Amino acid sequence: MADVARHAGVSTMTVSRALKNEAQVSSPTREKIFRAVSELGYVLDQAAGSLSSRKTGFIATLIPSINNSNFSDTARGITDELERTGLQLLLGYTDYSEDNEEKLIEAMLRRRPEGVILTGGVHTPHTRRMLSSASIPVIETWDLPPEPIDQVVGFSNEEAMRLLITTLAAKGYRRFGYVGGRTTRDSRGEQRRKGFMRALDELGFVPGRIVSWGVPPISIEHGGPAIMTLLERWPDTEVVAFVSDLPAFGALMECKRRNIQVPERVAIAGFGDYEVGGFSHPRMTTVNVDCYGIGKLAARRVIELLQAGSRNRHDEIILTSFRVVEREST
Amino acid sequence: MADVARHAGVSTMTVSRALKNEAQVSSPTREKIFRAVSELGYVLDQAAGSLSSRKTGFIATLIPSINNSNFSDTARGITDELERTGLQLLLGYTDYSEDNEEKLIEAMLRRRPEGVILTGGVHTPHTRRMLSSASIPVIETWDLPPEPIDQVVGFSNEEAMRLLITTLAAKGYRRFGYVGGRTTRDSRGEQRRKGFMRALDELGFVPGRIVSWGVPPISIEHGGPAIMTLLERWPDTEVVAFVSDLPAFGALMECKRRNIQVPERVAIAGFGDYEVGGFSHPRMTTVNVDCYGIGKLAARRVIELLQAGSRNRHDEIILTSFRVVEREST
DNA sequence: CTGTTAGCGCGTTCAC
DNA sequence: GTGAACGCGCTAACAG
Repeated sequence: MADVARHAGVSTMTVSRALKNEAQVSSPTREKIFRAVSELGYVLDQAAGSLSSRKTGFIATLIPSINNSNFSDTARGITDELERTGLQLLLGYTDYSEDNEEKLIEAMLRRRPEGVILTGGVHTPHTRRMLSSASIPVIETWDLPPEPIDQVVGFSNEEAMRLLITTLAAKGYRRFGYVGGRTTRDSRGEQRRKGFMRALDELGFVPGRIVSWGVPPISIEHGGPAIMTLLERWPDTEVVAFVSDLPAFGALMECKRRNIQVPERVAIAGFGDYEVGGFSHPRMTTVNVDCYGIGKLAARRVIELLQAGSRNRHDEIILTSFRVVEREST
Repeated sequence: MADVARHAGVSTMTVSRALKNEAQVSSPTREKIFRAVSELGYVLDQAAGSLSSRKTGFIATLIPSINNSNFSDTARGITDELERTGLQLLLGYTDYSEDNEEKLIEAMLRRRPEGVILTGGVHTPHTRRMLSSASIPVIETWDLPPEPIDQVVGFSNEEAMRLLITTLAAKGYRRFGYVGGRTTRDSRGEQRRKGFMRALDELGFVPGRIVSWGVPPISIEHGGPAIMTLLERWPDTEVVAFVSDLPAFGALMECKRRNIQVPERVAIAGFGDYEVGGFSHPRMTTVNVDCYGIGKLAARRVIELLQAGSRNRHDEIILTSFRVVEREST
């Protein structure tokens, strides 16, 4: 930058000001500076700037998987919202592991992000400690944590699944099956299962008929074997709800392959409204979640908190919408 | 850090050394320091460190879309490979636009990445200029650019599509259709189309039968309308190749919906070997590309170049594999 | 509108 | 094995 200043015959401070479009710099001076900048191919060093201004312009975001379009939609929402403010997303994926999350948080905190956006409400104690001593806005998304760290942008996975089941019950279905992942790695999956069981309980239907298959996140490949196992064990099952559209789609295709009529012989419903379910044959009944909106809102909330500073700040829970999308598979 | 040093009764320099597991720090001193660190909840400030050591530990990566599992697989490969070295990925998506790419590169260069990994070989002149004056390793992936900026890790999309067509021709197919995107936004798509046309030419088949549908990247939803248009226009088409599995899947499902037999009435082939094609009914013939490997190799190459410094450096083109996966849809 | 001074929080370099 | 001085490239705060 000193080079640029010399070339333009001004001080570095003026260059700094001109480059940030900030404050008062006269047009001729500004022009000289920009000419020098492009002649020298100069690019501002934001690392140095951050050190001085104590603002890094980073927002750290952790999602379980970058390959899951639900979560990458959220990441898109965040990026799109941050774009206009010049904030830069620092993205990591935890692979559904709290320990990975902890390591990533630690690494990211070294970069001094101005805000953190997490997925879900389950974290290691050390993660919670690091986050609160960082004293920056923390937003948990995609869930309604019982003890939020700070702010929340999400919805109740339990309620969403419950709504799906009651909607299906209203169509006359009685004997429900459920397919989810085996371990406790995916807390959103657990919530959904809870919602399933609660709905059956409230409706007075027989419980059970639950198949746990594969380590979450279970994907397309797990759907086929899971539904076959379920139908073998409980042949009179009328409808099967899946923890996500992905295994539901796998199940749907396996049924077609084996000439099992969907929804006549067995109906299938997913969760998440992935693109694949909207175009499969038959089209899949599912629960639509506002993935992109979660990202947008979370990012907007961070921005607001950053602008408000510490004053005027109150914790808040922002609820995002979900709705059942009834299609041909039920 | 000064706080920590005071607590431990040593100088900041010793703290710095201990925290980086570096060099000689006696065990008792080291222990005192770590105790102070955890008591104070201290986290190293890497921005300050970067300024001093002139190493940011950032690798900038640009992919066209974060929602496309082919590219997010590449991003995973990069992250996984970088992880052990402590390098941090700075990820952006261009939305298939060279202008977005330029803006993102400019923003990322301000963070002084130590290397850049791009998708494809088409960039604006200004992008190329910025990149070469940054004098850091630049890797172009997913393509074989005629004029590489620096290093390349990719494959010929043209050859890959050509291989698919010749494989299908060997099965006896003669009347080929093709579905791709409409504009020139997606250079990999263009290469594939070129490969399609060249193959037909070499085989002496009639050309034509090409439907351009939607703005790239075309997705599942475009597949149905596109294949219907194609079959209406050229009813005797025997097989249709798609620029990607996604529209191919959409077409497959539309055919099932309309009771058009696949592959008997018309065969369908995709590109990219997305998970959805491996479990659809019928399962989809496609071209498998080593998405994850591209990321791994690109990251490894960056790491190598960083370790080698400027000496001992030679530009290189690393070819990644592809193969036709024949399944039930052809 | 522009310049000067004084750090930001580390790592480098050299001394001890 | 440890410490002191200095500087990385920029910007905040104040002065002019």
